Amino acid sequence: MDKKDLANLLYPNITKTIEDLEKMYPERKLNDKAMVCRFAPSPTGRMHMGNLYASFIPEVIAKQTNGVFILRIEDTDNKRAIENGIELILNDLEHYNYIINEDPIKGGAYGPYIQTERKEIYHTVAKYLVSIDRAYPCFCSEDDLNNMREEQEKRKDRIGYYGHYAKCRNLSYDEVKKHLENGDKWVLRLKSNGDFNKKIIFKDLVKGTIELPSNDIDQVLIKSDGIPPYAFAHVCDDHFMRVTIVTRDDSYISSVPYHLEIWNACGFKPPKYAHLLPLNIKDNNTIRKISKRKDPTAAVAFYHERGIPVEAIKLYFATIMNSNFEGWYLQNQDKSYRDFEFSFSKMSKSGPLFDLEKVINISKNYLSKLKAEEVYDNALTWSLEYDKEFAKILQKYKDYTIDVLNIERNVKKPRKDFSCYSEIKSCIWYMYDELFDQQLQYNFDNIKYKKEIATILKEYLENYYNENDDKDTWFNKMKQLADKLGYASDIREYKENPTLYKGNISDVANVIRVAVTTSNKSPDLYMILKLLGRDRIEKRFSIFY
RNA sequence: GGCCUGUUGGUGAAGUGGUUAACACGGUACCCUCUCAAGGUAUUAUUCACGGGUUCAAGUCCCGUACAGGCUACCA
Repeated sequence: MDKKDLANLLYPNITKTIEDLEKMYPERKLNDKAMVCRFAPSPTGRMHMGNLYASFIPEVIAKQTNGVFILRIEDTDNKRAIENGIELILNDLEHYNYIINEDPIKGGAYGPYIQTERKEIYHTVAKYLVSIDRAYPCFCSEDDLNNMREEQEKRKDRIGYYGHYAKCRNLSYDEVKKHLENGDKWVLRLKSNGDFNKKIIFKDLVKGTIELPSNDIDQVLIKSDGIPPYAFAHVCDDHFMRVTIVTRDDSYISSVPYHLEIWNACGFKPPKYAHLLPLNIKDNNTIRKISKRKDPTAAVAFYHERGIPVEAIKLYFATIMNSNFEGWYLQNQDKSYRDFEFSFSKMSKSGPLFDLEKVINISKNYLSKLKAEEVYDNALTWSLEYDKEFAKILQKYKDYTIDVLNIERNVKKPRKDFSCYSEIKSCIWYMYDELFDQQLQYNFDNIKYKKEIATILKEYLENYYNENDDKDTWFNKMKQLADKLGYASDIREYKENPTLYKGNISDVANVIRVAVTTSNKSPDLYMILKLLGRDRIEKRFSIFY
């Protein structure tokens, strides 16, 4: 029997040939080192840190090799797809400034980029496989397959459609024709020629050399709805998109022999595989893969709301992707993570644990090194979405706010007060009258002589305060004030003879600090006073007279 | 059941046969300081899941056990 007739019987409407596809999607003209990578999520909802990390890796590799980064939507399982799934994914990727060269919206020369729109391609390859006798139609029903499975379990055989269990393997042309005329449902299966007892060896970019039993199962290439399951779609797509490195979840590793058999059957050159360990999360002392449903704190939205800088998240990803990144970055603080040479072989072979504490640490360091203007811009962007009241204030007092954010910033060891944009307000709110007047709860817990508060404030304002003093002068005056009121101006001396004094200069400074900020913790008091100016200081002091 | 993979401190981890097991986060103590944040110094695994073996020498190689994860679908 000529298999070409069978191919035509099964796919009468497919007129293109595999050669046509090769011409339509030619090899990319890139230099040898350039890698074509892709992120291929299912449109099942918003991203979480796990798939954000999974997309970071191919993006970084593509960019660093001057290659191509593709977003492809794997929606072949229509039961799980949600309506605006593509937009949600694209929005999150764009929010993180991923550089995407080809995607479903933007398009590209190797599209379509949505699997359900690539049916013709899959059918063309499928028809080819039938014509060379590497695929065949199977009319087994669900019941047939269940019975088969039960029998295999009873006999303790391996489960699957293979060997003599593959009943439809050798149906004649006429038998097939009869089934089709009956309107029987069918799937297309691979005609495997593998031997389970033989091993195949392949090299994974992350895990190294792996040895697995060959595939001998006639797996499904095209489902009865005409859409391929993952494996076949992956081969067709990654071949005709000319992907050179397939990054995907580690769980696919045991089906590599099957995938390689398809690649070979099609006559395609397989890509390099990099199987990535999923990001884990710790939950009640158990470690498990991040789950969209169970881990709201892993959702990308959670980090948006908190205003964790996207750069900090990416620095964190870089840190867990290659452990030698962190040391490099410490030495090259002025450079971008893009300048670091990432490699798959440096990736962890056991799943990394998502560590929020570390993210916060990275974020604090990152924010402390940012220019005040940048902090201002980003904080404003964040506030416009999540705190409109604060956004108004930021807009009203732009230059002033930048001055406030600049306190102890452009120095060798800048402050690290906040780890995200949502924390800024709680660090500087008292610098704005609108917010200060709303909430007057003073914390005098550490003040020694509460009766003297008014005295200290009055004395300071009347006899020591001068708006134009520089920092040294200001501090000397603080010392004088302390001396005059019976507090030690030298802390060391106070520690030696605590009984001789009411307290020390820090007690005096703190009275002023609390009066002006309500808190006994603040950045440099001199700068705060300077930025507030005489009128506002007077007003805030006057509450205590 | 079968087949893979992994298991190093409170945490993330480096380590591919050879002196006292990097580094970072976190913790603790002290120092500095007008408070805080930072910073500085010190400290934080006699030991690499467990049991055997190979070797002059093992976290590193081999075997077994335990635990964890994955695959074994017309899910990805």
